[in-house]
Amino acid sequence: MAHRIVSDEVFLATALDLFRTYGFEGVSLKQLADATGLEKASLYYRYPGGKDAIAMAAAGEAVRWLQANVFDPLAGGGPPRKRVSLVAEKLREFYAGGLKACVMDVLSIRGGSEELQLGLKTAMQALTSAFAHVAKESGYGAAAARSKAEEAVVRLEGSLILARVLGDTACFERVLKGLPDLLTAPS
Amino acid sequence: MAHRIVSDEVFLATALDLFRTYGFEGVSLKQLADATGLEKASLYYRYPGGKDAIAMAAAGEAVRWLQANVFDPLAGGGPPRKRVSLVAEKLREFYAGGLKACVMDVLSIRGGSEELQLGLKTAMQALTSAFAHVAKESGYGAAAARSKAEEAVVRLEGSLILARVLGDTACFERVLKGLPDLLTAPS
DNA sequence: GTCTATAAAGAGATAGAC
DNA sequence: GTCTATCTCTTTATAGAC
Repeated sequence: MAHRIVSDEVFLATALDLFRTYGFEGVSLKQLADATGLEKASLYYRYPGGKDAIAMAAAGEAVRWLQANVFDPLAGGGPPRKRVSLVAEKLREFYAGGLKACVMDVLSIRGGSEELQLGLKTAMQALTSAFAHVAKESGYGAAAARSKAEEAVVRLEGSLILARVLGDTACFERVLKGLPDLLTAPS
Repeated sequence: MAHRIVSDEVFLATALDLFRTYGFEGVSLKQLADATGLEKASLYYRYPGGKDAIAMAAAGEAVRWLQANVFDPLAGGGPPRKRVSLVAEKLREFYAGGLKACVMDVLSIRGGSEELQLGLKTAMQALTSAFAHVAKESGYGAAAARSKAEEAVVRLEGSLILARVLGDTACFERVLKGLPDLLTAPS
C-alpha cells in the first residue's frame, strides 16, 4: 500500500466523529485506521499512547473548536444577545442540527482515561463560565447568571439526548432558538 | 465450580447496572458473568441472543420499573402536584441521586441492536406522555402540557450528564426539586 | 441449567523493512 | 513516517460433560 498523507487536523476530525458516534469503547483502532486511511502501526507512531491518546487529542480538537467558536465570541464585544445568537448558530453547526452527539456526553461514559474525564470536566466548566459571563454582561447578577448558564448547558445536553433517542432534532432546535432569551436579561 | 442459583431478577439488575456504568460496548460477557456469578456459557443458555439479548432484557427491566414507579403513579389519583413529588422521589432513587446514568442516554449510543434503540425510543415517548398527562390534569392545555413534559425530560437527561461530567449531583437535585413547579399549572 | 473447555475472530500493541 | 507482519490477550460464541 502506498504511503498516505493525512494531516493531523483531518485525522483528529475523523477520529472525533467516530468517537461521537460510537463512544470510546465502541471505536477500535482498526476502525480509526480504516476511516482515516492510515495503518494501525502509523497511529501508534503518531500517538504512542494508543487509543487513549487519540481520544484525548480528539477531545482537545473539540475544546479548541469551542474556544474559537464559543468562548471567544461570547467574551468579545457587541450586544450580549447578538453574541449568544451567533454562538447558537455555531453550535447548530457543530452538532449538525442535533444529529451529532455531544463529546462530553459520549466520552464521559467510563472507559477512557482519567485524564480524559478531567479534560471533559474542565471543558464543561469553561462552557458554563462563558455562558455565565455573557449573562452577567446582559444585566443578570452573578448568581442568576450562573444559574442561567447551567440551565443552558443542561438544556443543550438534554435536548441532544432526546434528539438521539427519538430520532427527532426538533427539541434541540427549540433549545437553540431559546438560548438568547435564556441567557440575556430582558431590558 | 458448584452450580449457582441467580434469579433472573437479580441477574438483570446487575446487568443493568453494568450497562449504565460502562455502556453497551464497554460491557463484556466475562464482566457480566463475573458480576453475576454465572459462567458465560450459562448466559448463552438464558439468553441465546448473547449480549444484545441481555441488554434488551436489562432495558426491559428498566421499563418495567418506570411503569410501576413513574407511569402508574402519574396516571393514578390524588392531586397532580403530589403525584409529581412522589415520582421525583422515585427518580432520585433510581438515579442514585444523580450518580447513576440514564439507561436511555447510555444505551442509545450506537452499538446495540436496532430493536434496543426502538425500545428506548418507545420508553422515552411513554415518559414524555406520562409527564404531559399529569401536566394537563393540573390545568395546562394540551400543547403547553406537552411542552412542559418535554422540558422535564430534557432537564432530567441534561442534569444527569452534568452530574456525571462534573462529578457534582447538585444540578440533578435542583431539577428534581423543580419538577413539581415545572409540571403543574399554578392555581 | 450450569459447568469446563475450546474454537474463531477481533482487540491493542510492537518489531522491523522501506 | 508509513508500511507489512506478527504477537498476545480478549471477545464472542459453541460443544459437550455433568
